[in-house]
Parts: sequence; structure tokens; C-alpha cells
Amino acid sequence: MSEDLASAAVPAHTTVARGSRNDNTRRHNLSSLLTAVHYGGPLTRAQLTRDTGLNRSTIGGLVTELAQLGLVIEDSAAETGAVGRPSLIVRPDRRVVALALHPDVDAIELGAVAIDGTVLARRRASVDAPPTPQDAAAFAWEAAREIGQEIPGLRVVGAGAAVPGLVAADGATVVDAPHLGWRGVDFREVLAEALTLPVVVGNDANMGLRAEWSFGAARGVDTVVFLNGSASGIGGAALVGGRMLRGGRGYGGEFGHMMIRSDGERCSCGRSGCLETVLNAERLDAVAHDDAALDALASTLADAIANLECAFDPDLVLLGGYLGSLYAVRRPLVDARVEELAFRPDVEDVAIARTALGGNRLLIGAAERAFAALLQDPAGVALVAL
Amino acid sequence: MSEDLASAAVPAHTTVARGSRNDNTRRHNLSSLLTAVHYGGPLTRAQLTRDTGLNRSTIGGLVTELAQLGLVIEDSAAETGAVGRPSLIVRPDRRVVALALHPDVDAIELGAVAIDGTVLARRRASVDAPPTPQDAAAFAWEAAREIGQEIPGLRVVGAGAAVPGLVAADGATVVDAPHLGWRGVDFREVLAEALTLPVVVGNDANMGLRAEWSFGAARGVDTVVFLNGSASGIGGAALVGGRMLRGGRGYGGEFGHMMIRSDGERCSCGRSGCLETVLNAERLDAVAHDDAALDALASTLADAIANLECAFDPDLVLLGGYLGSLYAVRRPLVDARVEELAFRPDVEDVAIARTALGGNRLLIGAAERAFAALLQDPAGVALVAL
DNA sequence: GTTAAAATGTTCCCGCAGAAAACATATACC
DNA sequence: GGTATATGTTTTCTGCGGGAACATTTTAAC
Repeated sequence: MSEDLASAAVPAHTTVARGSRNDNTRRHNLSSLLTAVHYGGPLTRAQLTRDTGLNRSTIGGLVTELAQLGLVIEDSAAETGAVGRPSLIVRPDRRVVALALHPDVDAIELGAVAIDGTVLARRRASVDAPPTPQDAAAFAWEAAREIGQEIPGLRVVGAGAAVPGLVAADGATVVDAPHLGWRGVDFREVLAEALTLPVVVGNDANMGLRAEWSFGAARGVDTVVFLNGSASGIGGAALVGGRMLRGGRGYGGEFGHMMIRSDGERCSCGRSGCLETVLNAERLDAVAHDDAALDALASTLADAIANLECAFDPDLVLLGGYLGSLYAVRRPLVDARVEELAFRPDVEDVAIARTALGGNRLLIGAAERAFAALLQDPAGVALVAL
Repeated sequence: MSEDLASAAVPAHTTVARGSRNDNTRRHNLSSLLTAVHYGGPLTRAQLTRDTGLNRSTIGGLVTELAQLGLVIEDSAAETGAVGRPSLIVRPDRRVVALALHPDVDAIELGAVAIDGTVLARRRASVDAPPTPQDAAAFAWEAAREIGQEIPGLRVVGAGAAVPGLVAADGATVVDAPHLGWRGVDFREVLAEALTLPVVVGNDANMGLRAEWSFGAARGVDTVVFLNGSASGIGGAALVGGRMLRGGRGYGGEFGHMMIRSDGERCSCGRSGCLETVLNAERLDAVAHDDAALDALASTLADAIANLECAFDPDLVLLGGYLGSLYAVRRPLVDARVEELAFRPDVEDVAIARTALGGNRLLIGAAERAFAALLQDPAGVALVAL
């Protein structure tokens, strides 16, 4: 609501924007508060009053409603040393969780992620062959049951799945996950039926960036380009003005298939010179002890970053997986070449960083997607006992 | 407010979202209605009632307020043939205008654009040397004065300027417009002082896409990549999920400096193989009668489009200027190569189109930027007699 | 220790927003 | 000309946040 005008989204022209009612106001304010404690951790009611600009009494009513919904807990203040009556501390109730599933070639993993972003429990199963959607769903059900017995009192908002492959914009259909062998699968339906929960499915790189944005290295940054090097190739994602780049069909951010060498080799996708054919895990392993070859790969990475910078002008370029490793060992070279290639006048602002969340990244990101509905309408989403 | 959850923007984490009040509701609804008639032309109150989901009586009150503000006009219905009392027709008041300025190398142009998107009047001055910011502002003042005398009763919301060059995200500073020789100029201040109006400054390609999105070939499309070929190079812009791509500093969408040939020539920007060094107006003119060379340039264009598609997954790729002309004469080749290179599984959805608004594009786009504040808060923006 | 000052929580009342119902009006159809 | 239908208008009602007054809890001053 309070965005700057320059980038404010004008409502779509073909469809008239929905009218707003008083209860939308209430929903918006409940959402603002729950979102604030979700990302910002424990906050006092006084801080919430200042930050939202709402009245003390209004904040009181809103927080009370959130507490009655079982979403936040109010604690007496710790010693602050400040004059005046101490403000109550509002923190998210960690018994509110989302399930996060990550099916991959060699393992399936499920986690229960609390509303404050902490991973409360996880289950992992190694597999010999890539799991089918049904395998993944069955494992999710079993693992969720175990976690529910281990930690009593959990209330689940839904489940998110991070799938290595193309996922349609509907958040349901895995269009093509070549390494898993999934093609045109409505994985949302499969998983929702197994868990009897609302499910949202997304691409793994997108989920990863979402996690780093919420709780990791891209926290609070508005415009981010993410490149993640994994065994299955290079995953890409972008955050544009505080929103995930999705694209018309959901396939946006496939930077691994950006053409980076016009004379490059044929890629599995049918094109030539794709970033991930020039710079991939095998090639990196093969030249690990060849300084000149490493330099060449680092230079390729810098070319890709420079290209993405002139398209997106990000505040931050985030590197994960083997791309993060490569950056770590060739940071001066990459930085220098990016700066040299940078089209932008104020190159001193170019920021490149490695991911921060490690093995929890995909679980946290998938859970974030599942939490989105609750954060947007705290009073309108039903929680289910696990 | 009624977006799908998949791409819903989660409020920034570091800053707590502002609280919402009842008057925000009113503002939102006024904005929805004015925006609807701005883009959708005359609409009946009955249609507005259905589309917004608001109550008849509420719509009545809102429309009355907009009419009292002098922003819309209510007309008796034309013959519809339908049973029942005819609904009043709501249309934007065309006396509400924005000024639009386009300073370029060889000319300066100013237009008065009505709130329905029509260009009511324009003034153009050819110049021998690129104008200074002060030249442009002085011309704007003089031309505005003339138009004000020619068409009495106009009420101005503000002015927008489309500048061929890098404009900072603040909507004020021209960071570098090489062809004009402007560098680090606060053109907003210069122009605002001359016109005594609120001013917003933007990049010409961004303004162009905004215009085509509002009233042209990209109307109603949510995700668009725009490439415009002009004498000063290739301008780029993108619309991502209904929002203009801006980037952290405002330099997003510079697709002309995307590296398209890894072995290409040096570009003026310091990099090599930039799209606009491989494919530019001079080169296109030079090979206009050489079919093979034209094919090669068309193929380069297709490569660029394919790259942008894998990054943005747009619903539409929009081509303007000489790139539109090139596409017109080599459409089968470009289409085929884009489809061949397309990474996306459902390539049948790739849409490429030429721009539709012609010489009015930049004026309309700049005016749109100026109208944005009014559309967002119809009751909160003061109009000034021209 | 007592009192004052400061900050916050709580309660009650007000104004404003849109919803809903009742009523008024304008058209088409028979 | 009467009726059905759709829409504009007026009135009443509910819900939300603001704000003032009061209550509570702390620190600081004496």
C-alpha cells in the first residue's frame, strides 16, 4: 500500500481491481503484524505500534486476535532499563509449522519448519533410483506421522514441495523434472491427497532464493539474482522489486540456459553455449587443480553475472552450490571482471555473495511458500493438527 | 489485493508494513474506479459494480466523488436494447491531462495527453545540436503555454519526461544520456521549476513499454520483454508480473548491452559482443539488400529473444523501431529460430509482436507515469489549470 | 520510602467505510 | 397500459480504526 509511485503496480487494465471493504483493512493489518513477527522475530507491541503507525488500542485488538488464533504468544517484557511500563513482547507461536518436501535424485527429505523459520525436525531417506511422485508422497506421509508423534501439539498450515525442474505457474504441475523423470505430473494433487493438506509446488531454485531472502544472505534485499550450481545443472531465480520472478508460465529465471558462449557446445536443452554446458560440476571437478582452467571458468561466471546485471540491475547477486565454491576460490578475479564488464556507471555497488542457509535452504523456502497464505490472511486459514 | 498466492509479494522483512485505515479503503476504491475508466474507457456504473464486487450504493458514492473532483463525467446511457433502467456511463474527463516531454538529439517534443490516453496537442522543435536540460525545460514551458491558450480549460496533473539514457530509480536524475550529453543532471528539478508542476523522469524504453502496455500492443499482458531499435542504440525494458522492471538503481532492462556474441566487437560501453554492436541501425542499413546478411542479423535478434525468454518467460516479446522492421521482413526466420532455441516445453506460446503506438508512444508513456499518482490517489492529487 | 514522570495497556465513544434493504425510476416486453 | 427487470437513491446497520480518558508498571528524583 505504501510503495513508491515509480514502480507501483498499476492494476491490470483488462480486469478491474476488486473493491476493498473494511474487513480487508482488518485482514491487511493482521497480515502486517503476523508478517512482521514472522520475519522480524519477537517484537514489542510498542514497536509494532510505531512501525505500523496504527493506534495503541488497535494494535492491542489485533494482537489479541492473533493470540486467540494461536498464531502468536504474548510474553511479559524482559528487563529493558527504559522508563515507563514495559511493552508486551509478541512472538510467533513455534508450534505453528509448515511441512517442506524436497524430492531429489538420490534422496527424499521432509522437514517441519516453524513459523519463525526454524527447522524443528527433518526426515531423510536415501533412494537408489529417482523416486516417483507417489514414492515421494508416501514418504512425506510417513515422515510427517513420525514427526507428529515426536513433537506433540504441532499445528500445520500446509506443505510446500521444492522440485528440481520446471514447475508451472499454477504451483501444482511439474512440467518437466528430467533428473527425476517427472513430466506433466500434478504433484500438488498427489501430495495433497497423501497429506490431506493444502500443498504448493515450486521450482527448487525459486524456493532457495525465497529462503535466502527471508532468513539468509538476501534478507531484506529487494532485487536479487540467484545462481545455484548443483549436480543437476544450474538453477536460477530472481527477485524483482520484492517479488519472485515467475514468468508467464512459471519458467522464468532459467539462467542456466542463458547462452554465454555463442560458439559453445550443444546443451541437453537443444541450444548451444548454455551457461551450464560451459560451467558445470563435472568440468569444475576436472579442472580443480588447473589454475588457468579454473580462471577460465571463473571468467565465464563473471560474464554471466555481468549479463544478468545489465538485465536486472540487482542489489545482490547470490551464488549457491558449486558456483559459490568457485566464487570463494576466485573471488578477486570474478569481482574484477564483473566490475570491468559492468555496464552500470556506479560499479562500486555491485554486490556478490554466497548463500547462507546451507542444507536447510530448500526446506525453509518450501515452507515459506506454504506459510504465504497464512501470512496473507491470518484469520482465514485453518490449521490442522499434525 | 486479489492476486494469486504464488507470486504474492510478501511485505519487505526489514520494514514493517504500514497499517491500513478506513480511508485507505476509500482511496483504494476510488483508485480502482478511476483506473478502470482510465484504461477501459467509458464503463457503466453497473459494470463497475459487477467488476469490483462493491455494492451499488457504494459505487454511486464513489463515482459521485470522482465527478465532484472533476475526474470523471457521468452521461445518460445510450440505447442499449436491454431491459431495465439504463445504467449511467462513467468516462474520464478528457480535460484532465498530463504533459509529456521527449528531448532527443535532433528535436524536442511536448504533448498534452488526456487521461483517456489520447494526445490532445503536441509541439515539436527541431534542434541542430542536442538540447541542454535548460533548453528542454524552456521549450516545455513555452509549448505548454501555447497549448494552454489553444485548448482552454485543461487541468494538469503533472509532467513526465522520457529521456534516452540511464535514469536513476528516483525518477529524477539523468545519470548518463550519452547522446544528449547529459550526465548526473537532476532533470526533475530543472523541469519542475520551469513548469511549476510535479515531474517524473524516466528512461525512454521504459516509458515506451508503459505506453504499449497501457494502450498498445501489450495491452493487458502481464509479462513483456521490449526491445526497441533506435538511432541511439537498442533500448530495453521489461514488465514482470504487471510491474515495470526497474532494478536496484533504475538501470534494469538494458538488453542492448547483453552479450550476444562472445567473440564480438568492442562496444562503447566497454564490453564486447553487446547486442547493439552486432545489430544496429547502421549495420542494418548497410546490408538492406543483402539477403544473407539480413538473415544473419535476424538470427542474432532471435538469439537475443531466446535468451530473454529463458530469463523472463514473457507472454509477449515486443519489438520496436528497426528491430520491428527487421522482424517484419524476416518474421518466419526469427519465429523459427526462436522456437528452435526456446528452452520452454510449450513453445507454441511464444508470442512476438511489433509496437502499435508509433510516434505517440513516448508521449503516452511519459504521461502515464505522470498520471500514476492521480490514479493511485484520486482525491489526494491537486490539479493545476494550464 | 514516597512522589513524579514516562511509557504502555485498556476501555469507551466517535466518525467513516461499505453492506443491505426499501424505495424510486427508467427501460423492454406483452 | 401493465408488468418484469435492472438500476439509481436513500436510509439504516455493522465493523474498523482513532482518540481521549483512565489504569498499570516502570524509572528517576527527592
